[in-house]
Amino acid sequence: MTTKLIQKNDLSFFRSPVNFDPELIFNCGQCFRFDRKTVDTTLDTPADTNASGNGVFCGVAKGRYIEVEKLGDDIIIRGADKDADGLWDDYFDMDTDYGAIGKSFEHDRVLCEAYKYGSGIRILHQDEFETLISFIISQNNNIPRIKGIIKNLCAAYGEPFEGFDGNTYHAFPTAEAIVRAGEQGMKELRMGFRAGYVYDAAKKVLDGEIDLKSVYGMDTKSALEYLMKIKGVGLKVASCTALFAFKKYDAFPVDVWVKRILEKYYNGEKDADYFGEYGGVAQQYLFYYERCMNGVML
DNA sequence: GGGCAGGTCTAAG
DNA sequence: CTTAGACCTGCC
Repeated sequence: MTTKLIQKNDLSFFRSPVNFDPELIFNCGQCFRFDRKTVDTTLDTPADTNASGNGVFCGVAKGRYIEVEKLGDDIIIRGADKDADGLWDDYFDMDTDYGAIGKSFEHDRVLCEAYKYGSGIRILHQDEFETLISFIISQNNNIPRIKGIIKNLCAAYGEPFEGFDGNTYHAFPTAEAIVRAGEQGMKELRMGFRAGYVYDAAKKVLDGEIDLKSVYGMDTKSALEYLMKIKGVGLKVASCTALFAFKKYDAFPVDVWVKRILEKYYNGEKDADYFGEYGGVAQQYLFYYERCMNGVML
């Protein structure tokens, strides 16, 4: 019942996957390193390439540069290695049945409505350290600036590599690279008061005081407490990290948007417990839905 | 120019 | 234990 990446004749793709919309996956606020591919209109490109440019999302994940495009019912992944060996099945969380999760929301009118809008969302299985640092940067910040800071952070301190298109891209910096750059180096990237937090996180990871891999073995409550030992990591950032990096689907990040939803539709009476085992997924649908309703799109 | 953006820390009751 | 204020920065 699960869809695996098919690789043949230099082409990698998912064959008619359900609940898979690149637009929603990359624009629902879970990751900051993917963008819609911009077609350079100043170049003399053949007319027939115009159509495809719009739905292509490109970015760096798993140490590679990939381009993701929905083509008919299929999803094409350009830049996947020949022997990816489950890498992208893992990244796109292909073993999880989002249709079944959506069904489990049927008892709740609001969730049901949100699911209708966001059913193409999947929770990406992102790198642990990258997710932690990215969401530290996200606090009291707006998405364009978050993306900008992360882009500059990678360009300055991430390992460069060549993408399949021949261009140079950068991996997310290691903890060591960030510690070497120092809090001052982070400040120069215009992180503001978050610079010290990012430094503290990198230092704790480098020193082994925080062992990110060990979080996989923890229940969600322990994971949150553990991550919150890092300065600048509160319940919201910890929940995002638990959900987007450690696949803790019951982690329920409450940001200003979700807070608004809880008050508006649930009279402020519901919490993470109510949303249950897949509350984190529910949160993503709600978050996306409410932003759509308010015309906030990227 | 004050307000705001996917929050968290700190200090004070 | 709960709750104001402050906080870097950039864009409106």
